[in-house]
Amino acid sequence: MSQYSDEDAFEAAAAPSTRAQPSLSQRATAAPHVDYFAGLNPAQRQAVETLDGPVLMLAGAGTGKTKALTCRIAHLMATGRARPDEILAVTFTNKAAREMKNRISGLTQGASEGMRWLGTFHAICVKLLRRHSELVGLKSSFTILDTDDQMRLLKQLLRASDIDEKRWPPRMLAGIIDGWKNKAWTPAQVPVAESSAFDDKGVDLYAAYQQRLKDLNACDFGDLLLHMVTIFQTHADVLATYQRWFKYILVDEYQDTNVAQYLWLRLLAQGHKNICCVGDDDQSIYGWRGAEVGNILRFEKDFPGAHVVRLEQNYRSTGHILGAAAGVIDANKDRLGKTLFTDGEDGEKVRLIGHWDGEEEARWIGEDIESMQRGTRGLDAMPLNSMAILVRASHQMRSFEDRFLTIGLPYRVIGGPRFYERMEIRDAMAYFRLAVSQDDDLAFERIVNTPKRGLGDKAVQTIQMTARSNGVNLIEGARLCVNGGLIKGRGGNALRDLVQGLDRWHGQLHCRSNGATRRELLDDEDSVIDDGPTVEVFDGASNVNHVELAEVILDECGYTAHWKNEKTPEAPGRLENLKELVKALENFDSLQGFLEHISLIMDNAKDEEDDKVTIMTLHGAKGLEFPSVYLPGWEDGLFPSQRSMDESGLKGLEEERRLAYVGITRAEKHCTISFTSSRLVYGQWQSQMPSRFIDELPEENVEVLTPPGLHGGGFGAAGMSAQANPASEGMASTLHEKMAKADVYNSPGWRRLQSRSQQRPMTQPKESRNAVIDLKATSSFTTGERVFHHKFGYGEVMEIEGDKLLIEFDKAGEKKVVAKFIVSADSANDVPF
DNA sequence: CTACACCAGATTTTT
DNA sequence: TCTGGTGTAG
Repeated sequence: MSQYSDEDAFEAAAAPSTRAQPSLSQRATAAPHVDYFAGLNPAQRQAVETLDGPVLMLAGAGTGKTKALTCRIAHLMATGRARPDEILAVTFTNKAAREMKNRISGLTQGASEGMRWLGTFHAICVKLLRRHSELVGLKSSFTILDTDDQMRLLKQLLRASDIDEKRWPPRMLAGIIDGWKNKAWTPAQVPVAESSAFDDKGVDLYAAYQQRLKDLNACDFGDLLLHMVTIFQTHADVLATYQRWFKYILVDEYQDTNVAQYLWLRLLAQGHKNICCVGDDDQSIYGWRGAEVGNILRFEKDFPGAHVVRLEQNYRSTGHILGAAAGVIDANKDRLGKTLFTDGEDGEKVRLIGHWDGEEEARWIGEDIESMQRGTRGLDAMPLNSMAILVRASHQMRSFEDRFLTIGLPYRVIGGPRFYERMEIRDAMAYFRLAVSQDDDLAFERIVNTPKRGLGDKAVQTIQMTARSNGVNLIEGARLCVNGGLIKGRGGNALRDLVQGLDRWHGQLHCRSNGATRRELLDDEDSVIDDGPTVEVFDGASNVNHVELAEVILDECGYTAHWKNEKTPEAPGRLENLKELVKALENFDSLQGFLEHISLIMDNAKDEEDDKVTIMTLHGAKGLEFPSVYLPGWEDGLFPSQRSMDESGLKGLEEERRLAYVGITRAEKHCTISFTSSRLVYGQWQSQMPSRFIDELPEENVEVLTPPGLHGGGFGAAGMSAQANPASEGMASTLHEKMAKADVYNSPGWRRLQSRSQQRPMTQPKESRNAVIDLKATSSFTTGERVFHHKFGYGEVMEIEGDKLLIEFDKAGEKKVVAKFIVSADSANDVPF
């Protein structure tokens, strides 16, 4: 594709939106200070109005940077500086991109629809790369590998090179290669200093891997950026096109950019230098995956004369919360230094409490959440939606899930495996990929024996050998094997059926497309369609249902049946997911279109409307805010994580500290930090020391709920005092001092705890409080009945106690669970599909 | 080729 | 403790 046609395509694409433009600029001329300026403080306003030249917006937590950013975009459009599609706006997450789009839409009466270049780095790069892929030796129909495929490929390479997989695990190689890609190094560009990586074979393996990807017409996540940077660096004409096209560039979360992203941005901005980067060095928490805080620090060097705007007025948190956060982050060196302030109230102090163990911590938080929800403590009742538990590592979530399940407190876990990363989704997608392109060998490898068809390693190897020696794809190879009698018997029959099925689905798909070639389809999509739900590409023909075809494929290949027959606890959920996948297909007009976008946009945007407590990692919480935030697990080794400190020393510690800062600044009104003295790690009890970050919390902003000497307090403080506390010996002296100084016995918190612990002494069995018998809610289950629980799996009802059921789970053991979380085992299998 | 049993390593964080 | 990978028996 020549540069010329590029421009044509761009002009063509731009045409529709020019129509909308005059009305916008009229509005701007008629009323210079359009409504969206209202409510901006001077700094924000400066950030919005300084349109030309480089701008660095240093925006502290909760200072309204998204507001400034979206207003700036609206302003660009309203003043006619750029059409919506001439603005490049980059975010890190799809969620952020969505939110920005919505907010701009609100400001501009829908003009954001034309913003075709608002998205994540990766999403935008895919779009660009589909256009120019031939410049790096790929067809524009290239597939994007998920980590699973990537790992399988690397394993093959390692096996071929005769490397001990024990000593040199594929994961490690993947990490190294990823790191190089983040630095924008092609195999040839990896510096000599790195040549010892992975037993001296790293670079060679990297080269081999890239070659293999090219053969497969595929690329991984890192390649999306790497390839684009390479293209920009080696094809001045292409770069120039885009430099001209993107009149204004905006970057969110700039502190999280890695070198490749930085180069990409710098190349694009080089011409006009109309680039506005928004970031907060104090919130840089992705150093471990290649983010360079240095990018934000060197901005002014790269773009001399850059306007630097600081947003320091915080609109989110109370004074005490800001004070606590500031105390922690102050311990970091090398900050650009911002001082957040608020006009609001001091509010409630940050609460600090120690517990005996994780179970008690979860119990305490659960009860506190319930009381907040009821509105005790003389405070207004708060919905569960307004509360969040933010943990360092996802395995910490479990104790909360267990506890909340037991007491019937609705919660929602954010994070975990992404939807499209789940096994069943990837399996299904592999079938779809093969229907679209028979050349997708990785997909074939994935599903030859899924569901089980009696085709083991030997059969697969035979197919691979045959394919290779005949220079054909694996499907052809399999066909040859069957016809040539190389694979016989049960497996041979199954393989023949599979190949026939694949042919059939392939044929059905391509006649559905009304004769349109893949090429035409791509061109259409690229120039007209942005992403997601969209216009029909083909007149009339398209809705003859790729959705139906997808269902047919999953049925005919036996995959649906496979999960229906499977009696494991996860099976119903997997069927459910497959149903969701098929439903998601409805939003696209072809399987191709779906596959091209899916790996990038299929995140779990789930039930936000239900009133539930949110449980998520600190990383996942960046950019969010909650009226009430719980920060459990503040113990040295867990938070700050030992691993970060071992691997990255002081830098690692500082990043952990920024994580703590991010955590605290998520809170609007209430923030509760807790730690335990013993914790179960890898099934072993470990005594814990309170996090060093706790010592950095300024005393005046903290209310200590744990009495001195009773580290491991909470409800059972009195009962616990007799027990030896392994951690108290080594507990940081400052913490001791703090606790001694705090007049805890007169604090509202302590009195509250006292009165509550009297109501429910620790000596009682922990379930006592929950054994409230509610006759009205008596469940419809009978003892001995087989039941299913979405987390614990299948089990048998042992006892019924009001709406609580004691269940002996096959896998999870005996648990007491609220009836509403339970379904009968029969109905669990009845998932319609 | 599957099914089961045993052992080792893992537990940050994710586009 | 849990998972995933390898090895062995049927």
